[in-house]
Amino acid sequence: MMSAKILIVEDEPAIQELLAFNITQAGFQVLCAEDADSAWQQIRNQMPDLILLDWMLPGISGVVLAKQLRADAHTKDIPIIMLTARGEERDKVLGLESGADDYVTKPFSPRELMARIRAMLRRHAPQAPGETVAAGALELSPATHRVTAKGIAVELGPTEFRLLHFFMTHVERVYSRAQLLDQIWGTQAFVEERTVDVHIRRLRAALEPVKMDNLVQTVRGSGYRFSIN
Amino acid sequence: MMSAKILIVEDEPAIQELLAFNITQAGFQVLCAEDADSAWQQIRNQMPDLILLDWMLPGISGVVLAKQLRADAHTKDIPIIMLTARGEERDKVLGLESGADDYVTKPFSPRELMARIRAMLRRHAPQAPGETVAAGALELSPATHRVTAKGIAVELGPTEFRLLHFFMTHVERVYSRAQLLDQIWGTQAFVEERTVDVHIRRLRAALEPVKMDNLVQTVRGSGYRFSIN
DNA sequence: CCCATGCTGTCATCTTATTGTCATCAATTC
DNA sequence: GAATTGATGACAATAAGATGACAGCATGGG
Repeated sequence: MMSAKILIVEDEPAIQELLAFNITQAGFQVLCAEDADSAWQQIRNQMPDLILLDWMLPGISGVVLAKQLRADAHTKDIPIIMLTARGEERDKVLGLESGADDYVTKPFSPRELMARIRAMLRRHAPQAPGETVAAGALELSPATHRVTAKGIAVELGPTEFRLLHFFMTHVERVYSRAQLLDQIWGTQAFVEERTVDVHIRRLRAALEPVKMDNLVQTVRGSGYRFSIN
Repeated sequence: MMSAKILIVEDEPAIQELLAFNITQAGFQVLCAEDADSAWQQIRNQMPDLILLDWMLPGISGVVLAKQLRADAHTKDIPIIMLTARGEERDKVLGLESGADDYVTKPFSPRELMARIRAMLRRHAPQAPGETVAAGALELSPATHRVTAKGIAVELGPTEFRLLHFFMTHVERVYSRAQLLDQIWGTQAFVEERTVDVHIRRLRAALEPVKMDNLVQTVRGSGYRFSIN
């Protein structure tokens, strides 16, 4: 999964650093801002996936910023976690009413904060499972993560599954190894092009028992193609 | 008909007792909580059919709790009756907007309260409290909170029970740990994803004596799947 | 009220499936 | 038949899941 970008809006350097450290540690990308203005700037440039917002900010307060964020069509769907100093009920209510999706009271435990961040992100990014795709007698269902050929189960590793899924949704077209790397492994992966060969072979091997290995075709000098012929 | 479970969320012991007495008297099951946290706990364990919610609560207020309840897929259909101290219209509106289905102002007459509760339950009755579900030789009955395999009782803890129930009602589909956390633990719980593994193991261990542990399948890289194969 | 018991969530550790890379072999191309 | 280009089998590193242990709580009896 592509790591999410998290914007920290916090004026106190010490806390900002603490947050940044923990969040980076957890494998997320971190953006920082000390006030509402720089927050907006960051948002325009980077469009974070989640915002950690300090309740008290110099100038425009966190609550106001949250309201602004909610009012803007571009940002109204970004989940906001409010950081409040006191655990006062009034604050909590206001925080939630102001558009924050969750709040954490300082001092907070890194564990809890990270858990809340993850929960928020997970809820907010409903993965589209995708429809069952078919090619000839081959069927692949992302929802159940199963592949069958003429009703017989086909065993695939994760990478081969993704590879076949891509092929079945992009039939008849030739893809170079580089293109396949981008599509299946993602653009940031640093993997040898030859590795594609190996996975192609593994996919073929998995399709061999049901005599469908010939669907994965080599186009010499160009790459590979999936075809129902 | 199975008597309904009613959760009372009220911090004042005197009122809580009064409510509990009346409601028990009327033949319902009573659950109690003094604040939002213990309310959530009760809900996770017992899933009430109706919630009586005090407007003013220490910590997270009743309004906020109501909103949270509405936001969670598991609880969003549970009818909520809000208890407000003052009869102010503003409060009432807010209470209703916050997701409450009805409100009663304190001091209230037990007669009136019970009438409203019954009306609410009656209106909301068509909600299937959970039919007995079966998968192969496995049977799970939410009503009796029992699980049997080929007639042999299967011992499960509360979490494993909910997990199995979810699986049995969502057969064949793969769920990521994150999705299972949302579905079984609720969206507000902050729990490690690895914890899912442990409960999966416990569920398998419980199903092992009846040789049905293989129904809970691991889909490497994706999550888990329940399947009758 | 206190203790026994059971349930939970978390860790640290162990196991195993999957991955990426090579070296080598086979085929095509010119 | 030399030079490319792809196929394959082996292998070590890695990542992901399974498992056992454990401490904190909650629950329910006594």
